[in-house]
Amino acid sequence: MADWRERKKALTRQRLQEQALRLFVEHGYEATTVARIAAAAGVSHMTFFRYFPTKEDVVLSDSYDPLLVAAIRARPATEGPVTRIHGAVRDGLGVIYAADRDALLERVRLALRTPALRARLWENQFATRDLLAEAVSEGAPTFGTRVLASVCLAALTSALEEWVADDGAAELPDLIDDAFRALADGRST
Amino acid sequence: MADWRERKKALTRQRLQEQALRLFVEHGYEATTVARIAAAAGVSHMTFFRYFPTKEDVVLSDSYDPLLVAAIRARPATEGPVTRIHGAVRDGLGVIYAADRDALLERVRLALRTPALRARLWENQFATRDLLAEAVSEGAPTFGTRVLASVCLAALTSALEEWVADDGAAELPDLIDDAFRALADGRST
DNA sequence: TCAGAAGATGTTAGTCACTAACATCGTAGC
DNA sequence: GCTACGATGTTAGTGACTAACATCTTCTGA
Repeated sequence: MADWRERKKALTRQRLQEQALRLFVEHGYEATTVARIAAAAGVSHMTFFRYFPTKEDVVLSDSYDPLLVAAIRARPATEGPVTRIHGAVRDGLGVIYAADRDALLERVRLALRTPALRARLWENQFATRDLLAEAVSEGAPTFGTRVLASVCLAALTSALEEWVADDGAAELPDLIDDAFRALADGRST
Repeated sequence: MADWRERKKALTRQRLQEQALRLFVEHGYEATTVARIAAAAGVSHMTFFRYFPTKEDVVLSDSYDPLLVAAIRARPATEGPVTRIHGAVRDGLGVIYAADRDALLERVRLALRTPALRARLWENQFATRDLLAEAVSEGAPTFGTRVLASVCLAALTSALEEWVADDGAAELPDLIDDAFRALADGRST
């Protein structure tokens, strides 16, 4: 049974992530050392780094990217790139949003308010953008497609910022629609 | 004469920056320690940190932001936000480009190819975006304005990436125009 | 069933970015 | 010349992250 190993590893990973999130929210990101997270999860600090390459990854290792790509592929190719990405983002995030609104808000808030995490988040967008560009273009993405993918992610990020700015008072899907509407309306301005 | 002091400080700062850039290009960013940069500039490693708060800042402490804001203000307010930002970016960067093309290419290449620097660059865009949003909107910027400012910066960044991707073969101002054209053409597609 | 392979974890000792406290030393003004 | 000040150096830390090696558990094959 290699399953036993896998399950135990998954549990350790989850425990590390939970304790990290808890301590970050409780004492702040910078004030929480990796050693302390590891201790709270009952492992040594070396084990932490075997599960997460950096302290940042314990917050940012989501895997929404494949979900997004799938959501794009599910949309009719007759739509333009922006519309497709808009729809995919709204639907894809909508699922997570409906299931886990509070957890999502907490994580996004932490990520957007901690400089070190915010920097890494942007860095991640780099990779996400390439995936999006490839997903909306059959074959090799052009410069124009990459620009549009970047631009859509910028709009999405603005929506997320707005969401945490007033502490989740508004509905995220609405903000996403607002952001893409602003993008479309700004066309000839 | 407090001038003497100021001049000496400016020289030290410049020497640190020059040596840092040289060593980064020569041996890579990660492989170059702050201590080594300081030694090359003839100061102790503590002095380095008195001039630059982090190792990243020695590369990224440009001050193009005020220049950009001024360029926006110089444009007629009758233009829409995107057009204004586009023009300002092209003109503002055009000046630096004409004066120092090679140095700019080297710095942008280093910044976009080093993960740590790339992350910080994105983080800087955060601040730039707020300045842009404020500059194009008389008074408090709206959500829509912030979205457009983000989006313009995303387009600009794509142009810079494309520029370094083929090692500066194309002309940066042309790429910027291309990026904004892609933005305008694809916005509602 | 038992010996050893394989994989996960702990321990220890390091490197490097960055900080704080204090000493030093040259210059500036009296 | 004496003193106050500003820039610099020194030293001793902290904390993220790495590498080398020991240990312990689980799985495998005779």
